[in-house]
Amino acid sequence: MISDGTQAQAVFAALADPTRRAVLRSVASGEASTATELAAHLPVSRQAVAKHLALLERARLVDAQRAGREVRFQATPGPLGEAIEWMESVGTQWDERLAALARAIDKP
Amino acid sequence: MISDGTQAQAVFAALADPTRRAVLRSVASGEASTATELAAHLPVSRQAVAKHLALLERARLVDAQRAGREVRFQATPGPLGEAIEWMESVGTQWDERLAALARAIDKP
DNA sequence: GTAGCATGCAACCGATCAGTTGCACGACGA
DNA sequence: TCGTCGTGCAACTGATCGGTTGCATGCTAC
Repeated sequence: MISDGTQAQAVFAALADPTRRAVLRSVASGEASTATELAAHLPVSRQAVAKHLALLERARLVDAQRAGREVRFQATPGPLGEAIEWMESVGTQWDERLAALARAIDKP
Repeated sequence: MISDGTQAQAVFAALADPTRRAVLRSVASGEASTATELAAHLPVSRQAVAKHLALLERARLVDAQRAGREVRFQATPGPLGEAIEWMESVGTQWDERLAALARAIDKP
């Protein structure tokens, strides 16, 4: 295991799974926000969705809020920035398009 | 398994492993370009590096060129763009900073 | 209060993955 | 030509992961 001490690690790992990306997309678009709702839209069980949500939460890509007996999730954008910055730091060496991206991020 | 039919899948999976990111970073920076050289910089065996390179090559993040008895690798930037586009397509829903990113990508 | 619904916890299975060791093949140089 | 160095292939191990089922807990509404 080689660590470069970044949050990007967790983000890339979280985004590597298709089901998890589908979950994140649904949460981000607001079309579903509880584990049960999400499971209804996907061909996997509620527990599978719950595991994905737990992982996404550890990666700080979603945020959980208890509301009575249900738990609603919402997406949080922060960590994506760090992941993109990592790509940029690698990509700048060969791709000018990525360098332009870095500029767009650093001065919003 | 839920597929949204993108190359981003392979890119995120490739970037999820720390050792693989270290390999990609070394290749991109030009500090090493063969499996043996890379293994000398990392605390893993040559075969482990070779496997990572094979996976990175399948994700089209690196390109292999045979030169005599050795194989030199170089990074190719293309697939990172698609991965960033995916992040943007999700992120735009909650983060204006990501939307600015999308604009920067769409009209270079 | 009681039935129903959403969640949480735990155990389990099959597959994939990161990493290793060992050996065979092919190109280069003395 | 022969040793050496870089690579490729194969088998194996241990760990992690995605997914499932079963059951317990807790809020809510009637």
